[in-house]
Amino acid sequence: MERTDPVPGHPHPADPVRRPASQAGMRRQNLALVMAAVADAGPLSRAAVAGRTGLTRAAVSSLVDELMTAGLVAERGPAPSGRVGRPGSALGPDPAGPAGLGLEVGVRHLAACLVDLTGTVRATARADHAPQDRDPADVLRQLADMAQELMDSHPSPTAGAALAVPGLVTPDGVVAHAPNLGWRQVPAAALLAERLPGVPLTVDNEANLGAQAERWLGTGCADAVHVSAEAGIGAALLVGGRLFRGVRGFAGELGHVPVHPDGEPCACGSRGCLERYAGAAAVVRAAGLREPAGDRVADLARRAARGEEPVLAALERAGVALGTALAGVVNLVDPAAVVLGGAYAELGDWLLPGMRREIRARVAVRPWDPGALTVSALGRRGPVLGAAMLTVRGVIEDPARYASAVAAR
Amino acid sequence: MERTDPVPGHPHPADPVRRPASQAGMRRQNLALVMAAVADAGPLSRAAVAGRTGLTRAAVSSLVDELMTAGLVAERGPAPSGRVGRPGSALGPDPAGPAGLGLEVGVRHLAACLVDLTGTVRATARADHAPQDRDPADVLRQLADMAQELMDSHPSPTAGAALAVPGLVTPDGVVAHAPNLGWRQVPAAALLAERLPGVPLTVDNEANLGAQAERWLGTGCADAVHVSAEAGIGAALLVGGRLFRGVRGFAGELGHVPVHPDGEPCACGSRGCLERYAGAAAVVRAAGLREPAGDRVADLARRAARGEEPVLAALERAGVALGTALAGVVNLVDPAAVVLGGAYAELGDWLLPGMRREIRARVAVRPWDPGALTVSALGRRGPVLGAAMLTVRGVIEDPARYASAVAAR
DNA sequence: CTAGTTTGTTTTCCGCCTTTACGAATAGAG
DNA sequence: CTCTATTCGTAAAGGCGGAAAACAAACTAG
Repeated sequence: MERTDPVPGHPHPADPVRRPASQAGMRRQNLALVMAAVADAGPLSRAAVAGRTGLTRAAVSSLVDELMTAGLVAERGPAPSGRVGRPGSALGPDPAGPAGLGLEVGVRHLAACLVDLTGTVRATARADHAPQDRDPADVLRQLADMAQELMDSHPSPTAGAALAVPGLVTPDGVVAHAPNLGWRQVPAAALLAERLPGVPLTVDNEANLGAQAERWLGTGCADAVHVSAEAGIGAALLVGGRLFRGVRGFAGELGHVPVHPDGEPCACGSRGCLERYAGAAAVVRAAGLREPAGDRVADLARRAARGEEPVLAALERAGVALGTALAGVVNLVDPAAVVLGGAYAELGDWLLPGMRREIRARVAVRPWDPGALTVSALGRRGPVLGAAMLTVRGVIEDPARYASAVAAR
Repeated sequence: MERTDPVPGHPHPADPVRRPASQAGMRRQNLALVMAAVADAGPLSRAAVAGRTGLTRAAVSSLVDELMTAGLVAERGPAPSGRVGRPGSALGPDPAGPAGLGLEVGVRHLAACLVDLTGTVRATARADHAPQDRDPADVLRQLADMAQELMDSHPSPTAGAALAVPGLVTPDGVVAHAPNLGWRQVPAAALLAERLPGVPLTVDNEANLGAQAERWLGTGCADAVHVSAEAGIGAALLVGGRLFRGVRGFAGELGHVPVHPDGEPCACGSRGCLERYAGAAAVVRAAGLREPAGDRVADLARRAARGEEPVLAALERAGVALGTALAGVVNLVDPAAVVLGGAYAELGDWLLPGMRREIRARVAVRPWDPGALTVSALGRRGPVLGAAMLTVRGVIEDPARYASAVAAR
């Protein structure tokens, strides 16, 4: 068997450096180091950056100069430290610097938002829609128009955009299959790029982006399993702060992990898959309800809050099934946190007890902190925010690339 | 939740560079680049190394000089290429360079071996023993004596040693628990280091080392799940060529992944864990046999080869259980290969069919190549070889560290 | 034997970080 | 208020490492 090459566009998680180290690369890396320090550790003087990164003050000065002329870092005037000595001038990510555009095609809505380098949401837009009745190209046209309006109303440049979609996306930005949208083989990246010229565009699964949002704006945990249900059930794996996609990009398919090997048949042809017990459709069915006209999860939450017995029982059962599957996951990847995200976060009150019980019982051989299982702080807004943050983090983690891209124009 | 720091001694799989890039680091990295090219791509001229790595010929010359004076690379005389032009002189890892020492405490044997920089096994030693009846310190003394003899009979220096143990090992080299040896809290690293002065020592789980041996000497696959059963059932996860250990180093605990949530009670307090269906002890019991005096797995293989019906049925059942658990793993981490290693490799003929069937049925939503499930080529020798290769690869992947360690003496 | 080609080394140059030194700006002591 | 100690940012010199270009060496082809 040959050495497995990473999927293009989806860099391998533990990509070893296989190219020569040059001074250019050294500079690039140190620019990133300084940029990350300034962005992550709040306002910092040059001397503080030097202390934190291990670089000398002289080197930091030079690097900061370059970042300032690139419009990525801004001086916020002198910062009275209270201590003896000349005060340093506080540096921070430039709020007028490049922003990231987040886009989302949801099952019942479109959303867009702009996030600046400081991680602040600067503008949002939202629209309801019913994608099943419309041509995908038409939907994306509308979304592009919303985005254009946002960008027009915002002074700073847009460094890039990302689109969150509830479905399987290939590395080249084609939505292979999004059952809840009724999309198949939709070249979303190409269609959007047409109407958003000059803006680098990425398309990814909504769960993946939601998981990264959680890391960047939520708990900040770098090694987590982010469970996102509703359509399929996906588990985005965060390893050392990076998304783990597997060799072909199919990692995290939790929906068809077997929980009752001889149980109910699943649409996939097998039996007893998690989806049959914890998927939104399965829960609705188990609760004896008809498919609601509106939002399935919201409907379940409403009924559960009202105390409807069959709904409570169905959610309990779903929680236990989720817990069983997640026990396997925890045994296998030993994460620091397990987060219930996406729409299912709203059902946390009823799902978590069963999940916690199961995981605790089945991870007995290793220490397991029940507090490691939590509900997403971002919930449904995770994917759009993550999409916007994706380009923001891209700029922060490789400012040289952004600077040279700007210089090329 | 704070950013999770990696366990000391067990580096985080996706460790981002958090320190400044310096010219020293640059040199270090390029030395490693050249060393890896020379070691992995066979005999290569300087010009070929330059072409392969992207460095200039001049830079390669300088780097190779340094590696040669460090005794890591050797010239093998002119290599007539047959093509026009001056022939290059072939470079290879120096066979007289530092060797790696592999050590193993097995359930019924001790083993040691020396592997040189080319990956060739230069010497081996083996002894039977019954660890249950002996003091761990005594066992390790004997092993150290075997190792010393090996090193004395071998001219080249030993760069380091690694010990493979069938149990849970903490990052500081303490065997926390090895049920099959009857060991608990044995400070193996300290005990061995006492008798092997001057040799850097690592201790790790046998399955982890076996999995890496498979990558370095076997299939070469960089993204694999290496299943190793017998005592507990462990799955070593290889991600991008690196071992994935999880946040606290507990990743890969396959034995307690639930396969029949309401099934037979397990020693861990839960129910239906994989170990209850596919562990060697469970198979022996299911086959209606008594615990054999000798090797459990070898006994099963013998009986299965003879066609004993109950044994065949028990193995079939174990294969199905393994397949169910691995289907979950494949769905979750999307590996390029699944390898059945360790002692269980000898049962492959009877386990694989059931495993293959289950995985195929339960990974239906994604493409899955049945050929990706294989039996280890190294089998029981994997752990020792992996242990020896660990230091060899350490030297190849960071030759500067070895060179400076030698210079310090 | 000559022309052409490839290899390995030497030389020059450039970029980047470090070291060292210096002016600037503050707090605290007298 | 002045002086000193301290810290910050910058500037100049130095060292190191790779890139580019040039050159000698060794081989094939005619």
